[in-house]
Amino acid sequence: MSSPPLLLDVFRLEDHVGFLLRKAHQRHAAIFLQEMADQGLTPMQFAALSKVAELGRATQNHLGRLVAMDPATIQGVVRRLTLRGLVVRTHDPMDRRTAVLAPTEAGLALIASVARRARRTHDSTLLPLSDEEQAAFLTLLRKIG
Amino acid sequence: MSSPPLLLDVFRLEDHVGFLLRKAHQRHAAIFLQEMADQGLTPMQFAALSKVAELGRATQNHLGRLVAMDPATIQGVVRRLTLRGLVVRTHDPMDRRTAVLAPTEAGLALIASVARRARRTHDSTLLPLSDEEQAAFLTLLRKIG
DNA sequence: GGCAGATCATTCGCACACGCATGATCTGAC
DNA sequence: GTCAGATCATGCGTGTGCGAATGATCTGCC
Repeated sequence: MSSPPLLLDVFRLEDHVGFLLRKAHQRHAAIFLQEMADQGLTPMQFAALSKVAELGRATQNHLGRLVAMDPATIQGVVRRLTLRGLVVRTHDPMDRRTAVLAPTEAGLALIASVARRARRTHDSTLLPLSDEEQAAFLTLLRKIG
Repeated sequence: MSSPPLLLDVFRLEDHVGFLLRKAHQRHAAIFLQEMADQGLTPMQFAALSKVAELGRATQNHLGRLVAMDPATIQGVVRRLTLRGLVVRTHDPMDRRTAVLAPTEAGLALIASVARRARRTHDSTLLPLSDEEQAAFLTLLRKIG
């Protein structure tokens, strides 16, 4: 604890947005994974699956854009979802490049069954904030994303 | 765009904190990596290195706790820093379990040389917000991390 | 109708990220 | 002194994350 030379110089790691964002994201992920432990569903898989469920059918890269995932990333996520029988991959005869995705019955059932827990994860993450703070935080967060 | 059945039921993916946190974190990482492209320094490596530089010397797991990294995660980050000659690993004769870390001259020089760019990354990330919003956001983010 | 340029998906390589198990070492209570 | 329990670091397995390269296909313009 040497005396700080000039306050201008000191920009501590703990004050960087990046560091704080990483910690907040980390905490949310931990809460999510614990809540979904019995289903083994990750945040990414939940995002992809619930978006497919919402759309009914979608191209793989298009889905990736909607859930903010790289083509290289969505590929692995979708592969794991198909292996678990939550999503099916077909092909558009009109465009033979694409992989057309659709939720299975099991996929739809899973999303429905975890909806409440996803909500609880959201609430738990924001628990340290008052209702007004939560609303303000979400508004600001939306502007930054 | 079918008419929403009951507002109570609809909790869109785009409204989940987790999704918004991931996108914000993603955006920050992209800005950081671009800013540090010539040095090839990642946010994790920057965090670990600047903390070692601040402390002078530290145990590996202790460092990990300070920068919010798993023992398994900090291990890889430190390995890459030592391979680049930015950090040295020694052993405490008093406790032969530990790996004692310290910054090298090159490590200290690197941290000093990128300080300004780290600051710029912080500012760029928060650019969509006004000054008042930035302060409010950081305060709320600290409570959630 | 053919070709340049865009788009789709995959693969590779590297870097996190963490749970879990392990082996080495330390610590405290007895 | 010794032994149970904690702590330190590592390794494995799985799952993101993304840049870059690749091959297949489509589209628009000529």
